[in-house]
Amino acid sequence: MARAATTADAFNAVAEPRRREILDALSQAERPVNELVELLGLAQPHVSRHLRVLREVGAVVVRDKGRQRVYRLNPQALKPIHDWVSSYQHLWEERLELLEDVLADLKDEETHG
Amino acid sequence: MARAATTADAFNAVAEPRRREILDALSQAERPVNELVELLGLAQPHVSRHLRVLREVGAVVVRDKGRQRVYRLNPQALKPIHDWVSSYQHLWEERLELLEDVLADLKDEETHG
DNA sequence: CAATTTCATATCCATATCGATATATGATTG
DNA sequence: CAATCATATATCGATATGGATATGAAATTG
Repeated sequence: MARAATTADAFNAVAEPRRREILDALSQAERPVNELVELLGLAQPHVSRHLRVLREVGAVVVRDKGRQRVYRLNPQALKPIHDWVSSYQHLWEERLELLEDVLADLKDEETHG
Repeated sequence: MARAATTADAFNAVAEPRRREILDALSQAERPVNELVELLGLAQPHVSRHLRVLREVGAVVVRDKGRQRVYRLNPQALKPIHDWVSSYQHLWEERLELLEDVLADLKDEETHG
């Protein structure tokens, strides 16, 4: 069996840096395809394909506007990623707190010792 | 050009569900390979390969313990993912707040109208 | 040291890209 | 309706899988 499709879920869709760039661009404003093409410096077919992947996982939605197709971010689609990775947050923060404690102790010793 | 390697970064490494399962298992305790094999129900070579990918992006670290190799989570490696996706959090929360406002208004009308 | 346990690596196969290029579709304009 | 603009889709080539199986390698045991 090969790797899972990029359209399998948001995790796979977002593994591609270009698609993260697209989402970043759309987080500021909705944009037609040609604007994304210019922003990313990619060929138009590539951008369209990336947009298709993002559409299939629900990360973006399209709207027709004359002959343009305007893409808008659907941030909810990223929530599963946030939920998953957030469950690890306390683990790295714990370690940072430990480090801070050690540093505080060292400073304390320096002052009083 | 083909797809980026799974060892390219944490985003790619974590796109695979099995590897997220491994990280989830290691978030509770460090474990030797055979324990992960049993937990995941995968063949041992597959688990070893997934562990290698996770090692290459720094998501896990290994320690020798007799003939076992004990794997431990390195949660810091997931921080870039958290940082990226967190920048979108306010966007979906805004929309939820909007929805809540609308619902509150409807309820208000129902009560006083 | 031979046997066993535990794990890593090497191959093979089928598949899903990602980028490039060519082409088709759809809307707008003259 | 023909020409043009804005996108989407089709195809090709190179590559990176992920699972299956076979084999290596290292540590422990008897």
